[in-house]
Amino acid sequence: MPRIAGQIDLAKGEAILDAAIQVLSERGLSASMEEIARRARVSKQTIYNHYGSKAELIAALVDRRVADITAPLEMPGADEHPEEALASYARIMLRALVNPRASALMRLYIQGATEAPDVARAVFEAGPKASRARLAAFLARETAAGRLAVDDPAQAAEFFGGMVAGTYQLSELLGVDRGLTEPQIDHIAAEAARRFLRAYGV
Amino acid sequence: MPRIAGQIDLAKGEAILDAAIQVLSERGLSASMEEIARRARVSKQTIYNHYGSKAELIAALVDRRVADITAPLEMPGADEHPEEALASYARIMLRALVNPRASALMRLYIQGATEAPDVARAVFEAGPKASRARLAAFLARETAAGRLAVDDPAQAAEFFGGMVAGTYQLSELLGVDRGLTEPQIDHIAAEAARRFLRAYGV
DNA sequence: TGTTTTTTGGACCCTCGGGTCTAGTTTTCG
DNA sequence: CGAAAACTAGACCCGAGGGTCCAAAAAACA
Repeated sequence: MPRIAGQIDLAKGEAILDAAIQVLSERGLSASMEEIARRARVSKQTIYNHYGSKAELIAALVDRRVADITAPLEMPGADEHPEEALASYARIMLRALVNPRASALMRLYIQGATEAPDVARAVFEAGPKASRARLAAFLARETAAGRLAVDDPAQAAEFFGGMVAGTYQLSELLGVDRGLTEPQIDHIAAEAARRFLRAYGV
Repeated sequence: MPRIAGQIDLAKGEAILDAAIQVLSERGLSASMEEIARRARVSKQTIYNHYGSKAELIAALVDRRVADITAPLEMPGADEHPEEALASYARIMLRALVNPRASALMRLYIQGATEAPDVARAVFEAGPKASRARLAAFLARETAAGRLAVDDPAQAAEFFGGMVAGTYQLSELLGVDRGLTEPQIDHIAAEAARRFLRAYGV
């Protein structure tokens, strides 16, 4: 965030963040401030006017993008049939996770895990952990309503999350895949939901 | 690998690789050659006698460690009951993947995915991909024998792999967890195998 | 033992990149 | 319009690190 409330151009601050996210995604943590400045069509000094250092710039960037991760985690509506709710949850997850942009960011967090463990932890808790917790709560609710038979909701949630995202996400992180098409997403989501229901149905 | 067959000390080459793997795991791709030399109790020049550059050193290191990834992927024996075979497969996978050393290496590959895509691809194909392929073949065999009802073995294998490794691996990559204890591994493996059998049983 | 090769440690070169400084221009606002 | 604050372009400082060089010590080998 801009350090002073004076006449600083807020829009430039945003442009810098946008450029930073681009360049860092492409080049990793070792991206240079010069290239970020060039991409943002801004002088290097201006970056230092807005964010005091490279570390602060990255922190600001993470703060802003954590919201993007957290957003698509909304729980499936409790009124649907559990199978459809699970499939819809899976679709949301796949769309959010298995694409080049999300993977580039995730790679960034992983890269920083050693130097800035608190950042990585925050991302983990705002992302996967929160997501699984909501899913677990949903599973517990459905079990109480007699529509599912889940004895350990937390573990079941991890299983389902892993089924859906596991391999695809790893291959994306290694840069092997080119993302999934919408029909592929539909198919995986539907199939995962169907199998999960067989495994945990009443 | 050592470049000349002369009087070069082969053991030193190994010591260098060992040190390199340690330091790179801790510090990431940006680890300095000086620290590797220090850790290997060797002069920097000696490293350059054995491996021409930092890139070559890392390539040699990856070559040697790919074997370690591939090793523990042996398929469960076909004579066991499928549930026990799956549980054993899951245990092997968890032990191999969810520990600080393996995660540090995987982080390295992910970090290099942008600069050296071929390396990342090789790791992926020698590791997860080969593992899933063997599991899929096993599932197909068991289905042919009438002990399972798997219509799409490749997808089922990804589901099982994801269930077992998915979340735990991601949290390790982000440096959040401290690995799993042996009883935890047993429990997860057994439960995953049990649920998978309910989902895909005859 | 003498020759050849390797190893060592440390100085050294050079590039890259974070961060600062400056001088001049543009913007904002009273 | 005039003053204060921001912005720009680019030079600049400095530390880090890849890679090379060198003279002396240590092995290896015949």
